[in-house]
Amino acid sequence: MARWEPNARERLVRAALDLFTEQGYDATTVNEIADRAGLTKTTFFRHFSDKREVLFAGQDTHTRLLADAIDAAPGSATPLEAVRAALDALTATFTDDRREFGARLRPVIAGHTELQERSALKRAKLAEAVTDALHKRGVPEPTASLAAELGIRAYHDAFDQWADPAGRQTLTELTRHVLDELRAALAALD
Amino acid sequence: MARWEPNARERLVRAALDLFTEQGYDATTVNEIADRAGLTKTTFFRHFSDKREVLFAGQDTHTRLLADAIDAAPGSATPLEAVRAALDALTATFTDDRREFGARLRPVIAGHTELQERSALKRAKLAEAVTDALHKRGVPEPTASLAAELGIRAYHDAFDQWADPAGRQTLTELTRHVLDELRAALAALD
DNA sequence: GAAGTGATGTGACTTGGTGCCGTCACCATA
DNA sequence: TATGGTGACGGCACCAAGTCACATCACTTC
Repeated sequence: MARWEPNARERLVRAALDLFTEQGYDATTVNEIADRAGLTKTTFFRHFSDKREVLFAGQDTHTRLLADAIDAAPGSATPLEAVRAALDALTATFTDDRREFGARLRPVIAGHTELQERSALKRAKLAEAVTDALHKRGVPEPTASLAAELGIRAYHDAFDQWADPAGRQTLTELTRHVLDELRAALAALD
Repeated sequence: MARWEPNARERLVRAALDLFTEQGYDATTVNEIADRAGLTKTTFFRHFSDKREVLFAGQDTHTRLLADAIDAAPGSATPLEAVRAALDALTATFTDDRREFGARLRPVIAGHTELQERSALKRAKLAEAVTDALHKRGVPEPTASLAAELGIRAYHDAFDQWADPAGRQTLTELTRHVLDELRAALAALD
């Protein structure tokens, strides 16, 4: 018989999101989250660097995914084509169960500045990773970072639509579509 | 005789930046900052919502400045022209004494994730304000937010150069130059 | 001169976050 | 079977950020 139930990390995430939606983010203490997961505060902080991170963990995986995909893009690909390929690789990992998670996550983040800060930085780091990967392909500045920021923005805008339970499109489809729209608008910008 | 010395807020900012550069951000407590400014912790939190904000206060002024300048731009101006005018108005307020402040601020922020988070959100809020102001002029999405983000990025990039004591150009000049470079790179993006 | 206003001080409190140490299951190896 | 190591967790004490209710005192105004 096991001493501990498995999947401590996942249980903590579930407990946190549940409590946040039930009582609000501020009204929920780390002790409560750990309690509901059958763990203690110490263990919580062993899995997540702080209270906010329980909602954002996993973005490091996205960073690697994007960078690897850009590395793997054919040498003939233009910067934006490489970014598009990377977004395809990233968004392909978002299955429908994660969709509900995103839908519940969004309002929590929207209601708390501290969470928006974390989100803003994670987004910037994502763009930074893509930029670096493009640099390795020889793409110069500021082309690399512009392409990267455009791509990450498309991904974020698309994610917001995807998290809305009304739509039925894939995150990949949505992202591609948003990216096309952004490119068109850019071309018409002066 | 006055009971309190004037400029409490400014004294707190100076004390904070001094202590941060002397001992580091983490090693400095809010009590120390308040002590050096001849005040107490409670008073500190009356002026700044949290410890980080002492380094970012004043950005709300920038928000208004940008929005007002965009409102004041001639109706015939294109989105990017309006943004350019707003950046001119904003950067004109950065005199040379603020330059040293920026130079000392940068390394502190660069060394601490929590400060980068605050910075990232402030930047996003700035872009949001410009976007909203463009909307009021009838500029549609995503043109408005693209122009806004491009402008704010130019401002940030230029600020980084400006904070470097080596250069002698005005922040306004630098910002205009960076914005031109970004536009050129965008045009060549695929 | 009395009352109001606004900026500050005092001190107690909650909670996020850290650090050290103990506990117990599991595994490897002899 | 015995022994020792490792990894995941609990317990506890502690610090500092941030909140709150209440007191204080200069300055203003009528």
